[in-house]
Amino acid sequence: MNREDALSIIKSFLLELLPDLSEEAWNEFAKRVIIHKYKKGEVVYKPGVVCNYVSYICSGLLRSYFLIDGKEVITAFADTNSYFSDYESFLTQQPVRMYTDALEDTVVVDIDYNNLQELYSTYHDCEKIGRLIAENLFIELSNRNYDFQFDGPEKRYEKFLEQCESIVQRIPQYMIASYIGVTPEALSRIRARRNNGNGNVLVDQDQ
Amino acid sequence: MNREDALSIIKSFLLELLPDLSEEAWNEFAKRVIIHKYKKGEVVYKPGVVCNYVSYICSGLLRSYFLIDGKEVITAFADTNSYFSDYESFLTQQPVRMYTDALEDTVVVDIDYNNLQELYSTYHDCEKIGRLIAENLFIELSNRNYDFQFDGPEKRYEKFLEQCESIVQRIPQYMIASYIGVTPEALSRIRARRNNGNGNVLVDQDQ
DNA sequence: AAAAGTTATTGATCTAAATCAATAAAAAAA
DNA sequence: TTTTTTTATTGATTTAGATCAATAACTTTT
Repeated sequence: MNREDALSIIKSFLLELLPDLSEEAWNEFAKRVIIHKYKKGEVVYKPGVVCNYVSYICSGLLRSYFLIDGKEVITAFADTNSYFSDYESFLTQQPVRMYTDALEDTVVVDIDYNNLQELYSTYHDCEKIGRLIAENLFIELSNRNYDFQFDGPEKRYEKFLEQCESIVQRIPQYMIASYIGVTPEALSRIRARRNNGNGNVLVDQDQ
Repeated sequence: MNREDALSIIKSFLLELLPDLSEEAWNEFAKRVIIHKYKKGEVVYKPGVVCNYVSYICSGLLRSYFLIDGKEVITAFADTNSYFSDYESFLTQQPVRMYTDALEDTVVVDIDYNNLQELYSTYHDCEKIGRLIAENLFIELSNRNYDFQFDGPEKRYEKFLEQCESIVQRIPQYMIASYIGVTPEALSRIRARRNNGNGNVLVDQDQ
């Protein structure tokens, strides 16, 4: 993945958000981004540092989690072809509270805080994209909230299977458990129950 | 509360977000807002309708809640001098899923969706305010999320008392319970425990 | 292929909060 | 004031999921 290719992917992403994005705004944006690569397992952010970037993930998979008395509580996966940031830290310029690391070798394209603020102020188009992204993040978070308040663990698991189809096969089950807010044991039981419901697994042994 | 007064309150609010807000953008904004009054108990939004406004609450108190098999689950209070919207519905222009009603007689200043989009496109300053508001809402929601995942009910109650001091005295306790995600019985017990901790309530009866 | 290290399953027990039920206290209406 | 309605407390029971513990199934390394 070279810079050309990465930029072209991001450009189509931005054009989807804002079809009439001006060439000038795009060019200024493109000038300022930098490419960053992480090996599988590498830490991207850890508590104490400020998240200074919004990233577009060109390839790979990131995940964020809280470490609460020795236990990981995963709050987000960020897959290829989506953007990622510890947005709370980025916006407030306060230290992150979560770890973020790479679950696979990952290539991202970053824009840093100062450059982005400059683009926001200079180009109405960039400002608009910033608004649209913040709005989308808000909606996503609202939905996740809703799931946690009103869907039981089973339903959250079902939804995860549907909505994160492309991630399911790439991560161990205990990470899914963490993300949907249950212990690995509980998820295992949910799966056992599911398999009794439909006749997939239990079959007569003899004759 | 007349239009003049209301607008002046909103103007200072917006200037706090964006100190160099242009007079022109402000004037165009001011032209387009409308004032709306609700009696105590009046329904502002109910499931099925689209939320077409972002409101600034000049006086009064609103609250939003889901109705889940006959039970209210409160997700937000919006007090005097803050803005309010069923933002998910507003942004997506899809029907709201929550009820919103007035807990007190309330006066709000509304801007509607189409007018706001127009302002966004025409005035970079408006766009910027829109971004900042979306970002703030995201941060607020992140924090509420964090509280629900990592703070127990006791701590959520403590935080509510601190952070919503001005609301506490104005609403019944069962609404606080609902907002912090427990039953009224559970909150009553939390309070009983608190009162044993410090020696405020239990005193010797005779002599 | 064997060994070591992960990850997943299954069972037994524990626990925080929900639910159910009754009463008490406070507020509003008569 | 008395009555009625709303709100809060307290106790008993239930329950979903956590925790603890052991084993089994996979993976990876050697």
